[in-house]
Amino acid sequence: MMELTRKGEYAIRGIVYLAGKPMDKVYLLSDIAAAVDVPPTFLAKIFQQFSKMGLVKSFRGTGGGFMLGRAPENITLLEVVEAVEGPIIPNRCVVNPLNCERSGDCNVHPVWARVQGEVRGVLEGVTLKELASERQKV
Amino acid sequence: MMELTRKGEYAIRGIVYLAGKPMDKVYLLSDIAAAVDVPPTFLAKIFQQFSKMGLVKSFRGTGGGFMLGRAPENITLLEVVEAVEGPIIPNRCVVNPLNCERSGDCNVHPVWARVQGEVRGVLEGVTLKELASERQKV
DNA sequence: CCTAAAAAGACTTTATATGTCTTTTAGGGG
DNA sequence: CCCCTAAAAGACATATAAAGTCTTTTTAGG
Repeated sequence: MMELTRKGEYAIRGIVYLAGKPMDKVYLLSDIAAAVDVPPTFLAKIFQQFSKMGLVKSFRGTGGGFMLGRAPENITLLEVVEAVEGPIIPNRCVVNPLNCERSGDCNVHPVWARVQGEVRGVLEGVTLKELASERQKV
Repeated sequence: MMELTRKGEYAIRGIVYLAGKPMDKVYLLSDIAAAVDVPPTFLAKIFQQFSKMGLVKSFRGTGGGFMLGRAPENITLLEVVEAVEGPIIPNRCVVNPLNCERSGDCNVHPVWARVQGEVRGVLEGVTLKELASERQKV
């Protein structure tokens, strides 16, 4: 349960790779895909989503490619995950209490809201800079 | 992302309903299913899993049905969810670091471990008794 | 205008979720 | 012992989502 999809996994690998590179250069999608071992066509879709969210900048044509949209220390893991997986929602009823049948007496609702908060909190506290750094205390 | 499946939702509804009833009686699956508005055949599967985990006791034949396996205050939401959804695993690599390619320098790993811990912590802190109670502070 | 590379969208395949149906097993009562 | 009730077990069916591919279009450089 609560498992990150492969898409999410790939997304993290790809953007962390970028975050570990000099920021003012452009990198070919095909090179990134090869480096992090992800199907290039699939990674293309993922980076398109990143691009829409401003997490990366894209350049077409000759000499084109991708670069990080912001400094790695200003991009959180939460943003990366939500960019490709959508918002973190443990339960429908967290979004819209009306989906909660008998929402009036549903004691489970606040629990899911708490779960959501905790998860977002953890992911929000981690930046790409930390993830891309050589090695750090575990 | 991280969404509870309908199975999990149904499971909670079903067992919380049981938890709200006098404990020393037996309840027909068909009645429970009707009360919580879940397809009876599906709820049957769910309760079979509960039964294997000892969360409920089942009785066959005439006068048979289900009752809670333990007192509601001794069953946590975590147990219920994991009984039907399996363990809470934000990422494969949390289970087995060997699945982590380049696990040596993977800084994401500990983050997922932390997420897992937080989620389990929240769910473990909630009992069926609380969930079944008439009304409580939100 | 030719080539490189991303963008966009249709399409395919595979896996998982969501259920249903049928048969078997266990228990109670006449 | 037979019959009825109800859960257990497992095969089966369908729907949805994940995972991945392919083709065409757009943009930029030389």
